[in-house]
Parts: sequence; C-alpha cells; structure tokens
Amino acid sequence: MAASRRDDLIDTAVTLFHRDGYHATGIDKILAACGAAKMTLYKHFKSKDELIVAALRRRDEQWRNRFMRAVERHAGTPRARLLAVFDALEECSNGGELNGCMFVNAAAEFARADDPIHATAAEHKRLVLGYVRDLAAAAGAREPMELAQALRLLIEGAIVVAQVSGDTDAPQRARRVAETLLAAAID
Amino acid sequence: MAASRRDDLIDTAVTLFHRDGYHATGIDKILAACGAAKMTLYKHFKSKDELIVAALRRRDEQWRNRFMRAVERHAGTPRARLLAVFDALEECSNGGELNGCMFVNAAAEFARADDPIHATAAEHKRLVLGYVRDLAAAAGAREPMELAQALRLLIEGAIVVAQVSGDTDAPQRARRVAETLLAAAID
DNA sequence: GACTATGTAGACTGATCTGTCTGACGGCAG
DNA sequence: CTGCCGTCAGACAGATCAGTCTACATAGTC
Repeated sequence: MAASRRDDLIDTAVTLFHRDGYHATGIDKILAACGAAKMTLYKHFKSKDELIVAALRRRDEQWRNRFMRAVERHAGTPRARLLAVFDALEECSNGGELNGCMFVNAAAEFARADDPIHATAAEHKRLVLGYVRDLAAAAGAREPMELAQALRLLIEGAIVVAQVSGDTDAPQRARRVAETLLAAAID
Repeated sequence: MAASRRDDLIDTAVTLFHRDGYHATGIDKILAACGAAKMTLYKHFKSKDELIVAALRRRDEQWRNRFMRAVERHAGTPRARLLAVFDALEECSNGGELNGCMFVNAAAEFARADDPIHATAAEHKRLVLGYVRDLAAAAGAREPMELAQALRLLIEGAIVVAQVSGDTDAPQRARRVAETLLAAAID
C-alpha cells in the first residue's frame, strides 16, 4: 500500500493521531503499530511536531480528494453540489468512528495560531472554503464568498455536533438548513 | 475570590486546561499556579480525570450564566434574543484569546463517547441546546427543537471557525445566517 | 493545653515521554 | 567481494507524568 517506509509512518500517524489525539499518542505507539525503528522516524522527521504536520498534510490531501469526488458523484449541477457537500460530509467524516475533524482537534491541542501545526490545520480549512466558494460561484450565487462562508459554518457545526453529541443526523440537518440559504442566495 | 482551596484548584484547572489543553497540562503546573500542595488535590479529587470533570462542570455553570445574562442584556423580545445569542457568543467565547470551546476540546481529546469527560462535555451542549429551544418556543417557532438544532449548528460552527481560522467575524456572520432562518421558521 | 482537620513541602515510585546513540543486518551498486 | 545506505533493535539520557507517602505547620474547638 504505502510506497516507502516514510509513507508507512505518515499513514500510521494519521490513524493514531486521529483516533487517540496528538499528545496522547506517543512516538513509540506509532513505531510499534507500523513496525518501524525509532531511528527511521528521526531520519525522516526532525521531531514529533514535524510528523504531525506531515500527517495533517497527508490527511488534507486524502480527505479533500475523497470529499470532492463524493460531491461530484452525488450531484451533477453546481447548485445540487452545494447541497451534496453535506452528503459527502456524512460519507467522509464518520469512517465508522466519530472522532471528529482531525484538523479541528489539532487546532484545539495546539492553540497558538502561530504554531505550525495550528497553521496547517487552518490551511486545510482555507482550501475547503475555497472549494465551496468555487461551487457557489458556479451555481450562480450573487456573493459566492458570502455563501461559502455561511455554508462553512454549517459544515463545521455539523462535524462538531456529530462528534461531541454523537448526533449522526447533523449533516442532513445542516443540509436542510443549507437549502433555505441557497434559496435566498441564488437567483 | 475562591471560597475554598478546592475552588482554587478548580478555577486554576479551568484556566490552564482551556489555555493549554488537557493532556498538555500537568498536575504540577496546576499546583504551582495556585500554590497548592499535591496532597490537597488528591484529598479533593481521586484522579486528574476527576479534576477535569469538575473543571468542565464549573466552566459549564459559569459559561451558561454569563451567556444567558448576555443574551438577556442584548435583547428584550424572545425573537430578538434568538439573534442576540450570537452577540453573546462573541462576548463569551473570545475572552482575549481564541482557544475555542473548552467542551469541544475536551470531546476531541477524550474521544470515546463513554468517557466521563466526553459525557460531561456532551451534557453541556445538551443544556445549551435546551436553552435555545426554550428561546425558540417563546419566540413562537413552529418547530422549536428543529430551529434550535439549526441554530446550534451555526453556534458550534462560529466557535470552531473563530478558533481554527482566527476569524473573529464568525459570530456575526452566523447571526446574519440566523436571521434568514428565523424568517422561515417563525410565523 | 490537647485534639482534630486541613493544608504545605517535598521526597519518592514507577511509568512514559521525546530524542540520541551504537551496533548489526541485508540489499545493491561498483 | 566491498563499500554504502537504509533499516532494525534496543539501550540510554533526561525530562515529565500521575499518584503515594511522611513529616510538619496552622487554625479552630473542646
């Protein structure tokens, strides 16, 4: 599956950091889970923090690819895709477990905005926002960025509510709210 | 300020857990910050986890009191209060720093839903939801719970977006979205 | 004064953490 | 065959973690 030992480490890190958190996941657990030696890790990454950043970047790629493909599979027209965002969310966020958004969790554990880990999480959210804005523009929204930011509130809200309260209906509820917004924001 | 040594410990714990996170904040840091001895802590709490739960409960009380008073100060009519929720949010969430919601962070670091810490965080969200539902009912919403859950998505979304992306306008943006929803949900 | 409750100070245990270091194994290119 | 490179295995250092323990100080009450 993974091309190199380095990829192995990153993939394992993604899984464990997502499941157990960043501070709670020790280097040794990651090494044991993928059968690597400590020196291999520190040959590829200067520190644990650097591994965390690498894991976030990989998760960003994987998540956005899966997310965008799911959106496009669920709907054809731009306007329908703005709603399909929430179907895709349902598909992508709860991969069996409800551990919430890896990036929100990272921003929570590394709260300082100038922390590279926090910045990487923020970058992911920026990219997702850009994607939604493009969808909104294609759908003919009068103010694509305004609409995208409104939808973002619903997206993040749905993820957090699902995580904290175990409410698996949150994405579909967010979708229904989004329908109301689209009616007002698109001619 | 604090009535007892026990209160001291809880107050200090609230501050440090909120600022630095739960796993990243050691017992010793809390003790040093409030000048208490280790045995004092373990006389009042069986474990660190129990202190975390106590800190979350205190924060819940304080936050909801402040929140509800802010809502009532910002607006008089029930309908206006549903919007004032977002003004109150702005007031309560960013106490100088943007460390997000202490309860969302707790749920992130203690992901298992059956963890007492996670459960305490979920309970807080349940209470806030109840408050919003009562406001919605007083405002004459056709489906108070439906409206409350929709507003909750915006509330959580605003907090998370402010935390991760440093977007301080998020609560007011959420408020504008909420206006659209109220028009559709209240006769 | 004596007793009790509560707190402080700090040593201590045993585990775990990140990060470094050494030594050996195996594949591969020259 | 030889040297090199990546990896593994595991010891090690130094810090920090949660939690326990003893000895002592203080304040209030009988």
